[in-house]
Amino acid sequence: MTVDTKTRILDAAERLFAERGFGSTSLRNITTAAGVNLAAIHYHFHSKDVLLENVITRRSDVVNQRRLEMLERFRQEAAGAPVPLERLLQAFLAPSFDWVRESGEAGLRFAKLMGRLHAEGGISQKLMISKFGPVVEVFHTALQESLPGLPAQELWWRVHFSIGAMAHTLRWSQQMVELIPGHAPTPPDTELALGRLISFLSGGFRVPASAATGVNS
Amino acid sequence: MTVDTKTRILDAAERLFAERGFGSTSLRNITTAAGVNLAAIHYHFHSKDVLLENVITRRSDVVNQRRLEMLERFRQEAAGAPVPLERLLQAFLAPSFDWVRESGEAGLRFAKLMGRLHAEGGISQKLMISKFGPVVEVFHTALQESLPGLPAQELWWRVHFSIGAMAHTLRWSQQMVELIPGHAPTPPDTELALGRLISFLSGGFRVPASAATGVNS
DNA sequence: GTCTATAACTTGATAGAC
DNA sequence: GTCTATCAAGTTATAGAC
Repeated sequence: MTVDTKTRILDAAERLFAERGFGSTSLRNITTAAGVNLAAIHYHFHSKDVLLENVITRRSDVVNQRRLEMLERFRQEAAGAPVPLERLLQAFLAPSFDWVRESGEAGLRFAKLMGRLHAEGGISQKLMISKFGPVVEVFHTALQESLPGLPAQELWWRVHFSIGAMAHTLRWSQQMVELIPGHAPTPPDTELALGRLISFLSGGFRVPASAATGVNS
Repeated sequence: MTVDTKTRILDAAERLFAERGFGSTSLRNITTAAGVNLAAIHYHFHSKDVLLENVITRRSDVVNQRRLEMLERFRQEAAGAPVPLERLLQAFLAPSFDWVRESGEAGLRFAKLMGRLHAEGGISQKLMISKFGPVVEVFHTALQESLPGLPAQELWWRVHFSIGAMAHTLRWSQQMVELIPGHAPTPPDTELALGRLISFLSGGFRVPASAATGVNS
């Protein structure tokens, strides 16, 4: 039950960044919430930017590795043939949703943070691109094999539409009640959300390449 | 060419909120960029929160009204029959993309701001729900008529997936270069993005209602 | 309506004792 | 590793002259 100062800081920072955003959270907010001294944050992380990077990396490394492992498993199942679209979507999306489900409160917090950081700029933006960009490229390549008719450019657009839908869903997973009028207050059901997202996106990816696409694709 | 102080403040605030986010932008940043005095901002808007509300309302009122007008026009074209899905998506999405295209720099700035505020919390969150919620409800109802097989709950999920994709696209419309490896640096083409988003989403909405949906839909 | 001046407080960061 | 003390800079907000 006793956790060290460094972890306490990471936990508190993750929660506060998720709730108020990076720019609106002060180091003093974090130290107060974590019950540690202000100087400790500088001792362990040197600066606010480095702290954010540590907050992200602690989770993104796990999620990204699971993504690649899942992709690899589906590749072996496919035995040389292209991996089916739904499998690719599952390999990319499930690790984040799963982690959110398994981790309870902490998972929901990180989901919110990821969704938020996807939309922020400055240092958050650079970190998101560097932490998730390479894995997204791997999946783009795999998608090209599974959807051979689609120009690479158009596929990139669809990948980004999907990332937007995912980020938004993670961001609001706790608060669908506020968004859906008349929605009975149910606990967040990430498994339901994941299934629906996968089937929705699969429909989008399967739409034939647009005809009037000449110039820019 | 001469604009009054109030407009100068709104313009500068819109730009800075878009670039750095609400929490990371100080009133002094705004007054410096606008070339006005710090006190002017308090005189005209009373507080930072009210300023944000004015920044949003100035644009959202226009976009939302165009959405409803376009929907009404398509309703009349349909002559009592349900409005076709692509038309509904167009009526919802085109006004924002059009406004962005027509307004050049200012349009791109506001696009970025909207995309960003969709993901933020606190006061931004409340404002987004209050400014866009009612219009989204109107479109949800129209979508139900056009997609009669879909349970209302599942349709809500899909609406939110779409809003996520839209927000993310607007947010990054200026910077696809950074996101798409090997993408030749082209000027942002919002018309192309709109067309591709509509066809992608239409595929998603047309997927039959999920089978394993019993409990929660 | 716009300015200066300033109050009252918070910010990220560091130096140095223990 | 953790503390107190403190810094210089920046923060929202207001009072009052013009």
